[in-house]
Amino acid sequence: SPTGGLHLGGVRTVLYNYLFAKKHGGDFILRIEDTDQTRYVAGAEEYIFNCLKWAGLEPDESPLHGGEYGPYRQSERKAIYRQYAEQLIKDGHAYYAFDTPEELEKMRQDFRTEQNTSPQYDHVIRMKMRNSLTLPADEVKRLLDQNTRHVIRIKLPENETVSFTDMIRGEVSFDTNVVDDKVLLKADGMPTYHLAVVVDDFLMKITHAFRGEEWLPSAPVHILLWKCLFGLKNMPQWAHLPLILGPNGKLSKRDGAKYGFPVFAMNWTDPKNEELVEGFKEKGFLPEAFINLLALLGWNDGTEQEIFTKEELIEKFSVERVHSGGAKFDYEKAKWFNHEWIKKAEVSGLRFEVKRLLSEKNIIVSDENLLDKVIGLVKDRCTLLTDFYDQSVFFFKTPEQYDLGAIKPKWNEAKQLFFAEVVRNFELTNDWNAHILENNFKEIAAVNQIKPGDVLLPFRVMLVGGKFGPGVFDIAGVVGKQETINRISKAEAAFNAG
RNA sequence: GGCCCGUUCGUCUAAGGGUUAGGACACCACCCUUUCACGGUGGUGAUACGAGUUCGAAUCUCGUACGGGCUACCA
Repeated sequence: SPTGGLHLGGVRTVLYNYLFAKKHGGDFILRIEDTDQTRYVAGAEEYIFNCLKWAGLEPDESPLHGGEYGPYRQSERKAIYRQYAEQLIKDGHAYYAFDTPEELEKMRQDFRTEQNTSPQYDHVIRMKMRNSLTLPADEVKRLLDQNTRHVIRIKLPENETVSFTDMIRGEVSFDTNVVDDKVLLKADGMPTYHLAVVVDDFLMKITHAFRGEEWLPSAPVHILLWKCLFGLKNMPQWAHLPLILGPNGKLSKRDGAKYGFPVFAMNWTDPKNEELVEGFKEKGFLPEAFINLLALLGWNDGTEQEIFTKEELIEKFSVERVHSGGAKFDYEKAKWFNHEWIKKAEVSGLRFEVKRLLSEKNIIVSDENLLDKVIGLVKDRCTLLTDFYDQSVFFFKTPEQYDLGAIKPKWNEAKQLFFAEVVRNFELTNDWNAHILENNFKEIAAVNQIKPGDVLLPFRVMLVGGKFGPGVFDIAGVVGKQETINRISKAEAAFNAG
């Protein structure tokens, strides 16, 4: 539905659908439900498609790249839905309703009681409204001939139990008396989701349908429609997925920014208020991690394995093992998944993204070899891709500021002399590599009767600016002879100052 | 209000009648260590409540409580 960003629940629904389809050799279709023109957002189709592409869940058929069951945009299928709706009326399963919005509102007021706080257009109420069941036939014909605004509603049978087997929750049943006569075709000629989903599923030969649990209450309408239109054969198997919850209840798209973590797959700008909400991609998540964490939110394979590649997920996924209760989204765990995937990633797989992230901060890396070395050294300490900047900026830029608090209290003449000697030694070192530097450094310390531990921290701060990062000699090795010497001199000046 | 779905550590979950109720995230401690991480070891911590069935219940049944969803010419 192109009415907003593609959020966690949406991607997970698609993911489970995708995994199931791929596992059983089926195709998987992206349909666009743009039946409500007032909510339709231009550009959302491309947005959704791009999100799925990023996540590696590209559909086999979609409005954007075709397929044999198109069109896939419901606004382009209006005539089809009208035809099925008329068929239902002919067979006595639906009727025309001419009630205006005001009349409906009045009905809701008039029939409101303490027992029934929101009266529905049901088998009792429909006989008190203006529709083709209550109006004389010639009056109905006259209204239709005059193009009076009307909708088509399903006529729900009385005293029946509709039951079906959900792939996740098993047998679910509903009493038709408590389900209302849902609108199938709106006054503007567009279908509602109820009609569209049934007709599209049939025409597109859908075998298995995955959707959120919020659709469960309207499942009986869809079952009934399918039965009336196509008989009970070939009805898709339904899987109603549990909801993904936020910190205090439902995970809402609106509050996306307030949670302190993304809710959309990719950056989404709400056209209504132009507010940009950051997505998982831009936050620094790897698509592999995103897929992995979503898959495990409500499903597991019964073993203790938690890290799965997409291929493993396809092989091991089973709807029966999907949990039926809602799951609260835990951002800390989500970050853990991403960290695991970054650690697991090949340097070559990270190269492009890291290079892009650095260039956004005006660090242009032309030496791919150097970049690879840096990525290899720091990737274990990055939870999000965006952490690569802080973790590696000092490889490319001389520190501007130092964590003086960690140095100054213990900074003395002995250490100054020590570093002066280190500089002299480094200047004479031709084979510049981490091992040799470390040996030389420790030898000088021994000669000067200084514990290596006492000068390693200052050396680190000289090179990095702070108390973090990979091994100091690895850093010196990568940064190079001249730069290392420069950094020592520059930092000493700062340490001595004040 | 009505209908539907759900309920195991704080969070995600395992255990399809018999386990000291397992794992992961987070948290804490220790080890490793030149920093920060990684890694390793250990720890705190849960079957919502009440009945019933059974030799035996987290597991089956019923009730209660709590949570969520739906109750639009939205999806």
